[in-house]
Amino acid sequence: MSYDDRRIEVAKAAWQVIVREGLDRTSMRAIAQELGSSTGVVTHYFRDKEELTLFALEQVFENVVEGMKACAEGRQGIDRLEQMIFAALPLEATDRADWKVWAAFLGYSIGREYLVQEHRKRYDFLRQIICQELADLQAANLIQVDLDLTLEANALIALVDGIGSSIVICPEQFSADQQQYLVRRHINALLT
Amino acid sequence: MSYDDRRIEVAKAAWQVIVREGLDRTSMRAIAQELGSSTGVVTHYFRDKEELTLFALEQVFENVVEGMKACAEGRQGIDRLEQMIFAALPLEATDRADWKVWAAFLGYSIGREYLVQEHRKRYDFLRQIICQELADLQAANLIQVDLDLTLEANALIALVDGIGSSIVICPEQFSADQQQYLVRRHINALLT
DNA sequence: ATTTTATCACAACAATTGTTATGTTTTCAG
DNA sequence: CTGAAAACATAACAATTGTTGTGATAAAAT
Repeated sequence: MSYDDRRIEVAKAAWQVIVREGLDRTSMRAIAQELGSSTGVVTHYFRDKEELTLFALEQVFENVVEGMKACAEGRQGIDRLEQMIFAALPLEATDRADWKVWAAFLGYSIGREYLVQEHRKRYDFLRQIICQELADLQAANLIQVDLDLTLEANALIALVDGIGSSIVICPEQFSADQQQYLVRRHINALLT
Repeated sequence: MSYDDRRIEVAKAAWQVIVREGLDRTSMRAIAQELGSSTGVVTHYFRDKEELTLFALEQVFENVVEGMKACAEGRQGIDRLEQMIFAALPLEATDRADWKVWAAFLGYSIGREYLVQEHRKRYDFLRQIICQELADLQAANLIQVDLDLTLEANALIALVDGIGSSIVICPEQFSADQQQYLVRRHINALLT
C-alpha cells in the first residue's frame, strides 16, 4: 500500500468518526482507534489536525464532484444537467454520510475564517461547473437567453444545499423521487 | 432586571461568542468574559452547558419565527406567504448572524442525536406554519389544487435553508433582490 | 548483511474544558 | 436594622485535548 493510499485510509477513518461522533469530538485518539492503530500513525501522515480535517473534507468533496462528472459523461442537453444535479443529492441513505460531513464542516467553519475560505473555494468551483453547463444549454437554445447564469447556478447549488441540510436532520423529509421532482421543476422553469 | 431577562442576557452573550468564535470554542469562560462577568453567573442561570446552548438556539429560532409572524400580520394571499418567507431570509448583514448560529448548531448536531431531535422539532414547527399558509391559499383557490402541501412546505424550507447556508460562506452570493426573486419565482410556479 | 529510512507505538507535556464547591457581595422582605 | 436568599466571584477538580519526543519494528536500499 502506497503512502497516498495510507493517507486516504487515515482520512477515511477520520471521516467515519466525524459522521458518528461529530467533528469537534473527532480527536486524534478517536481516529487512531477507528483505524485500529495508535496516534503515531495519524501524526506520521498528517502534520497536524488541521491538515487532516482539510484533507478529509477534500476527499468527500472530490467524491461528489467525480460522481457528478461521471453522470455527465455521454449525456447531453437538459438530461445532462439534471443527472449531474441528481448525483449531488442524498438520494440514498449511503449518500447521507457525505452530507453529514459537509454539514459538520459548514458549522465548524463558523468563526474560523480559514475554513470559510476553504468552503468558498468549493462553492466557486461548483458554480463554475454549473455555469459552464448552463452556458452550453444556452448556446444550444435549450434555456432562456436572458437568464443570469451565475444567479441560476447559485440557485441550483442552494437548492441542493437546502435539500441536503434538511435530510441531515430529517432523513425522511424528501424521498428520492421528490428530490428529483423538485430539481426537475426548478430546471423546467428555465427552459425556452 | 428580572431573572428571565438576565437569562436571556447570558444567552445573548453565548450567541455572540458562537458567531465570533464558533460553537465548539464557546466555553463557559468565554461567555462569562463576553458578559463582563465571571463563570459564576453562567453556572447560576444554567444548570450546564447543554441547557445554555439549547436556550440560545431557542432564542434565535423564536426571533425568526416572531419576525415571520409579524410580517404575516395584516397581510393576505400570496403576498402574505412571500413576506413570511422573506422574513426568514438573510436579506441584510444583520440577519447573517442568525444564520451563522443556525449553521453552527446544525453542524454541531452531527453525531449528537439529542440535538438532531431539537432541530427536527423546529423543522416540524416551520413545516406546520407553512403548510397552514399553503392550505389557506389553496382554499382561496390561489394555488393549484393538486399540490402536495407537505412537500411544497418542505421545498420552501429547503430553499430558504439553502440560501442561508450559502450566505454563511459567501455573503455576497445573493443580493436581497436576488433572494426575493428566487422565492417569488418558486412560489409563482404554484399559482393557479 | 548492514545501514538507512519509513512506519508505527507509547508516554509525557501543557493547555483547555465543564463542573463543583466554597466563599463574598448585594438585594430585599420582615 | 437584621437575616435570609439571590447574585456573583474565585479557585480547584478531573478529564480530555493536540502536540512532541523517544523508541521500537519493519521495509528497503546499498
